[in-house]
Parts: sequence; C-alpha cells; structure tokens
Amino acid sequence: MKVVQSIERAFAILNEISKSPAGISDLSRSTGLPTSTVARLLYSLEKLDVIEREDGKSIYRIGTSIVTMASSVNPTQRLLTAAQPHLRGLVETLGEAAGLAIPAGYDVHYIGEIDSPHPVQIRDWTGTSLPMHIVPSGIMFLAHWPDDAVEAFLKHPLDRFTAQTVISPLAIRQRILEAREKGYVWLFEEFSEGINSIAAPVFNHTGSVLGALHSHGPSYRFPAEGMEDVIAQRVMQTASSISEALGFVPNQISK
Amino acid sequence: MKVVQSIERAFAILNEISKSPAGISDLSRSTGLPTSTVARLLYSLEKLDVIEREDGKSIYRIGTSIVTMASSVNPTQRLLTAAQPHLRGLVETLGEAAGLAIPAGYDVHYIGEIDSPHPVQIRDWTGTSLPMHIVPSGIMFLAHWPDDAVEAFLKHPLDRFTAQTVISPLAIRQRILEAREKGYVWLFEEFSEGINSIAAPVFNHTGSVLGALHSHGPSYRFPAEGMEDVIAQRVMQTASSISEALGFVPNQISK
DNA sequence: CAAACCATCCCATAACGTGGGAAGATCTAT
DNA sequence: ATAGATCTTCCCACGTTATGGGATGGTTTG
Repeated sequence: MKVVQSIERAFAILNEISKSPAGISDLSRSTGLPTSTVARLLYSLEKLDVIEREDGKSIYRIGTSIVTMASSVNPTQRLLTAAQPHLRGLVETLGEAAGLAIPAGYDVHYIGEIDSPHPVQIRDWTGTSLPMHIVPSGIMFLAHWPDDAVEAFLKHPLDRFTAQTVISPLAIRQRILEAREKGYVWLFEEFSEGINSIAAPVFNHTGSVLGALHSHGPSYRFPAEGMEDVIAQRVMQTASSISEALGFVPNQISK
Repeated sequence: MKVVQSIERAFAILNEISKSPAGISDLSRSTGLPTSTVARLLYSLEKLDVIEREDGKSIYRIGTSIVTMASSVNPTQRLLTAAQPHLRGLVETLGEAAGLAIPAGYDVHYIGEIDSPHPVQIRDWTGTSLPMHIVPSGIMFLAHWPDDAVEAFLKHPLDRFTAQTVISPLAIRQRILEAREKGYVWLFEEFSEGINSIAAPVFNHTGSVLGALHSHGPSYRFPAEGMEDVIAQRVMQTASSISEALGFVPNQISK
C-alpha cells in the first residue's frame, strides 16, 4: 500500500516545526514543497489545532492537539515499546536475560523482560516488586535521588535477603556514590543466592530517570571471568540508546 | 480555504485513538468513515511513526513521533498560549489586570499579564520574580508543596516588604492551610502599599500545579466593597478553564 | 525608495485519495 | 470441531480533491 501523500507531507512539515517554529517559506524550503502546498497544509493543521501561531504573526509552532494526544500515552508503556528492539539486541549479545524496571516508592517494579536463550535461566520477574537496596536497578534509582530523600530511605528498615545483602547505610551510601560516578552497578547474589545482576539508568526527554535497564544471570556463568567491564559498557550503551529513543539528548545544555 | 480532507480525517482518527486505542473497524464506526479509508489512513500514520501497535495485533495507539513533537513544546509557552483568551475574559469582567506566574525555587516568576483598561494601573511585572511569601501566587504554590518542603521554606529568611507583610511562619502556615481549603488567596498590601491581589492555581494534565493565575489592582478600588468572594469565584473559575485547556480533567480518577 | 521577500488567494488540471467490495484471517458460540 | 460472524487487508475503476504555478498585495531590508 502507499502512504497518503498529503499526510506524509503534513507530518514532514510538523517535524520541521517541532525542530523549530517557522513560517511558510522557511518550511517550503526545508521540505522542498511548493509554498502554496505548504500554505494549504498549514492552514488545515491550524484549523485542527495541530499547530498554532501568535495572533498576527505567521510563525507556526506545535499546538494543543498534539500535546493533548501525547499526554494520553502511558510513560511505562512508551518505555517498553521504545526499549523493545534494544532489549532484544542486548539479550543477543550478552546471552543473558535483560529487562526494565521503574521506581515505585521504596520498591523497584519490574515492567518487562526478555529471557535468555539458555536452557538454564532466571525466572521472569515482570509484574513483581523488590526493595531498592537489594537490586542494582534500585541502587541506580537511589543514585538519582536528592541526598535527603536517600537519607530518609536509609532510615527505614532494610531487610537482608541473602548472606551477601548489603544493609549497612554506610555501605549503601558508598555504593550510591559509585553508581553515580560510573553510571552502572553490579550486585552479586544480594537478592538471591546464585544470581548476579547489573543495571544502568534510562532517562526521559527532560533528563530525569524514567526507569532502569538490567541484565542478570546465574552466578556460575554471569559475568564471565574478567568480563564485568565489557558487560557494563554494553548495558550502559543500550540504556543510552533507549534514552535517546525516548527523546533524551545527551550533554544537553539547558537554555 | 478548505481543510485538506485526508488530514482532517487522519486527525479525527488520531483523536479517537488518543481517547482510547482501537482497531480499524472500531475507528470506522466511531468516525463514520469507510473501513478501507480508515485502513489506508492508519497504514500511512503507522509508516510515519505517528501511531504504533503490538507486533501481531491490530490495536493502534499513539506513537513516538507525536510524543517527540509534544516534548519539544515549552510548558511555559504553552501555559501562556492556552491562557490568553481566558486572561482577556477575566480582565474584561474584573476591569483589573490579570497575569500568570510559575514557581522558580523560592520565588514566583511572572511570565505574562494583560493590563487593566483603567488609566490608573499597576505596572506590568512580566519577567520579574518575587519571594513566595509576599504574593498570593507564591502562597498558592506553597499550598501545593509537601509539608516538609514548606517547613524548609519557612526556615529561610523571610523579608518584610510593607508594614502588612506576614512573615511569621505560624501565620504563613495558617494561610497555606486556608489556601489549600479554599483554592484561592487574597493578599492585601503585603508586597507593596496600595496594591491588593488574589491568585488561584493552574494545573497541568497530570494534576500538578503548573502555575498560578492572579489579578491585582490599586487597593482603593480593588476589591470593591464586599466583592471579595465574587471576584475569588471568577478567578478560580478562570484558573479552572485554563487548567482544562491544558488537558486537566477535574475529579480525575486515577486508574 | 526600490528590490527582495513573504503570505495569501485563485483556478485549471490530473494526480491522488476514495470507497465498494472481495478475499483472507481471526474470533465466537454452540 | 465447525459454521457463522466479524475483522483486516487488498484491489481497482472512478471522479473528487489535492495540487502547484502564478498573480496580488503586504512587509521587511538595504
């Protein structure tokens, strides 16, 4: 089937406008369309509240209807969709499960995962929640909280899950600093004996932490000897790609 | 000029989808368009990343390109545009200046105003900032902060601007409670001798406070004898209309 | 003050979107 | 399991509808 021409053109124009507001002839040049065509499309879009302009002026910008539509999308849903292909890629290169989590109070909530191809694999945690201090995604979330919020967290009871679970506020603070600096965290058998895992943060377009990407596997094979750093790089890189897919611009200079 | 048919139809479909994701025949029914037409438009929109669907399924929902476009709009800009007609209306009915402000740290930042038609009028504060405790918009912002944030605010030095300025933490706490309950605040000559003002909050689509609407005038005529409540109602009503224009749904039931 | 630029409007032309309908896919009820 | 109901996808002849050249008038620039 063929894409309807006028719609394709309308969205070409919209994309230009969203990059930076512009007038008819600017848009005619940037899209390569005749001015009369651009004028007609702009007229239509304006009538439909898709774009707007200052009363007299003829500089068009994105209008209310776009914002309204966008506000109807569930951020979690969006994270999942945007991340899907990247998750797949990560699972393929690592050979281990990879998934996504979002913060929910003092817990980490698992929202999606792609399982490892290995016959020996970790169960899928999707839909469940775990305390922040026992999983790397949680440490990553804490690392992006203001200090007083972290202190409040450290004051509430911190359960021990395995012999390795770190529950000392001092050690957790240290670990948070390290997470901030490195951009990832490894946790070894702190939630469950025999499971190691790593996580890196995913940012939304405003630069705040929307969720975390993690990968985990049985400790006998994950991470493979001396591969901690290589894996960390891959995970961070994948997390960055997801952030970018969500509109996050790295090294953003706030205006 | 005439609105381009396919574009009009495409956005009719998009609006339906943003209300709730749907398939071809649902949309055909809700828009009154032939299924083949809907199918073609959906195909086009999907190719352009305006809508998306789960791999196999055919339930369409709003896609990345819409969200990306929307994320490019400056919330303050949007507030100003959406509020414009409502501000005008308020100035007309009250006969006094009305404007908008947003929170900025412990200050209130004035972003726009429409002046009173009176020859005797207050200067336009657009672009300037004032401490929260001396203007009603500021009290309104404080009223929507969590208690511990308010306490932190009250601990920092609170300057006196006029003989009437309330700087006692106790009195400000009281005033905040009243603001929460009533949904508006009057302040009488607390920022400057001879100026009275009132403010009400404006919410965004998530229900958080985006800014505040205020109106002010010379104290010798504003508010007119016994009109405090009537004016308050008008201001609150206008603020609500602006909130709704921004996608805020009153009495929202979170799902 | 002229030249360059821009938004808007008009209209003849045919390209393009349209929608009926068929075929295939999927779901539902018994 | 099976038939019917319902849905999505595909095709194609038709003519409605989008198109773009160009003219007009307004605005900015040098």
